[in-house]
This record gives sequence, structure tokens and C-alpha cells, in this order.
Amino acid sequence: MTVPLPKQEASSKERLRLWLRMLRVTRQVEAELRERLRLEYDSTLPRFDVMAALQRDPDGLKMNELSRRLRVSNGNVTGIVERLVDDGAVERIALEGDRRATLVRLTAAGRRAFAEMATAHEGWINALLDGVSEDDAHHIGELLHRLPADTGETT
Amino acid sequence: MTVPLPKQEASSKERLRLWLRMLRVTRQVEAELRERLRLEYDSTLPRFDVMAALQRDPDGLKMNELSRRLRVSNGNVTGIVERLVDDGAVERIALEGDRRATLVRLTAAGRRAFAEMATAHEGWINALLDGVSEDDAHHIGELLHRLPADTGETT
DNA sequence: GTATGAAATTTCAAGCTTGAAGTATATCCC
DNA sequence: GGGATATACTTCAAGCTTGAAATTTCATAC
Repeated sequence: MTVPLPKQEASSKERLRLWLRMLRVTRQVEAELRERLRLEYDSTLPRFDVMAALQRDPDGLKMNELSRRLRVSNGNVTGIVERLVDDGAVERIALEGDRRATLVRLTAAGRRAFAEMATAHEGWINALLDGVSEDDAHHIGELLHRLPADTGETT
Repeated sequence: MTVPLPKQEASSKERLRLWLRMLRVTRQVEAELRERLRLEYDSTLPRFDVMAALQRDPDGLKMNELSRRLRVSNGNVTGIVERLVDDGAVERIALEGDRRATLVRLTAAGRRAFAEMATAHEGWINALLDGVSEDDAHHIGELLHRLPADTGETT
């Protein structure tokens, strides 16, 4: 009788390799985006993310909800929003009926700034992912979608 | 004459979607890894990365080289190595013939600790990427490999 | 109405990360 | 040799991130 080795040894190694590659690609792309946001818009990726979330809800979001959507801690959002307020891109609004909560929304200037950055952002991504056809993109997207890690509502 | 619209509009959107999905998956996986390293080994992902790089070179690496391989800034490596030295996982060694440079290498304890973490790490990845067959992993890997963003030597 | 617990948010310490500035040493060139 | 330049590294300020500990306000149960 032969001793049964773990069945998935080969696929385990292959998955590890895939993970390392995904990590390297995303870090590289993120680094590019971060640098361009900094140089061209004097902004950052976290700020961009918050603005993107707010942009979808013209009436604003509670800090709560913002933190949940972005999947970052509450305390983290506090700091980022604070800087966005300083930038004049975002405003805090008292929520009627619950003095614990705050509503956060883009200012008019914030909406303008975001629109401009978002256009550039899409272009950068498009260039950085050059070489991935529409079909490939769709295909990889489907595969990733099956992962336990891909749980969420953002489109 | 019709005005020519940008040819790649559809694939641009598809690429953006792919990017957002990749970002979400990698962040999710990273968050899991970070938490488990913290809870089970009282360590962090950056420290794990440094140890992984050092593990391949028993003779040690210059700070220089470490920073280049990990693709992070010099100053960053300084801090991480400092904490690893405090942990007793890593040691600094003066380099003969160049008093500017320092060699960094794993201690015996560091090697043992890394071996244990690396095994767990591979298992975690394997579980988190469950659902990706060996073929799929290989296929996605190949696609990612074609990206401009995927430039590098790590296997 | 009041205590008790839940909810929304902020504060905090620690660590990671970067880009820029600073220090020390090495190398090059005359 | 000696001055200029390059290399290896550290320091620093600013920002991001987390988990844990406050703080304030709300809701619920008696």
C-alpha cells in the first residue's frame, strides 16, 4: 500500500504562484496610480476611493456605511474624511434625528474634482492592463468571482 | 463623415471592472493573511515578505538588494529589518570591504520561525483560492504575465 | 424615569509606506 | 592627493491602516 500524499499538492503550488503574481501586479498598478494621483492631482488612492463611494450617493453616506462599503476600519475613514474636508472636497452634515451619526457627502468642488480624476483613472487602468482583451478581462473576472475572497456588492 | 469614437471603450470598461475585482480579491486575501499572521504568529505581512526574501539567500542580502527585490523603499526596509532584529529573527552583519553596506540574514531562530509560517501561509492561500483549479490558476497566471505591470524576476 | 446595553463615531498607539533630505563611505578623475 | 560624484543607508514628516479603548447618544427594559 502506498501512502496517500495530499491530493492537491500540485494545485496548491500553482495557486501560491498565482497569488504571488496577482499580488505583484496589483501592487505595481497601485503604485502607478498612487504616484499619478499624487503628481497630477495632489491626492491619494484612499481619498479617491472615498470620493468614488460618495459619488454614487448624492445625498451622502453615514461614516458607518462608508467604512462598510470600503471595507476599512471606522477610525481609518475618520482620518481620510478629515483630510477631504480640509481639501474642500467633502462636507459633514448633521443627521436629523440621530446626533451620534454624521452624513458625509461630496461638495460641488469635490464632484468636479472627482469627475476629472475618474476619467484619468480609467485611462491609466486601461493602459496598465493593456494586453488583456475584453474577452480575457471578462474571463479572468469570472474566475475571480468564484473565489471565496470575492464577496461583495460593488459592481 | 461620422466622428470616430475611441475604439476601445468597451474593453476599457471591462478592464476597469477587472481591476476593481482584482483589487478587491487581493485586499481581501491580504487582510486574511495579515490577521492570521498577527493572531497566530504575532507577525506581519511585511515581516513575512522580508523573511521570505532572506530565506532564499542563506548568506544574507544587502539592504539595497532587499529593497530592490521587495520593490519597496530603502527607508521602509530599514524599519522592518529593525523590528525583525528586535524579534531575534534577523541579524545585521558588517560587510567586509564596504563600510557603507550592511548584510542582513536570518538567524537560526528566524529560519525556524519562517519555515513554520511559510507552511501555514501556503495552506491559507490554498484555502482562500479554493475554487481555482490548477488549470485555471495556470491560465490566469499566463494572462497576468503578459501585463506591462508584471515585470520582475521572482519565480 | 432610570439603568443598561447597543450603536456611531473618535481617539490612540503601533506599524507600514513613501519621497525627500541627510550622513557616511567609496570611487573617479585630474 | 584632493575634489566631485555616486552609492549605501538612515532619518524624517506625512499619510494610511488596524484593533482596541474611549465618548457620546440612542433604545430598551424595568
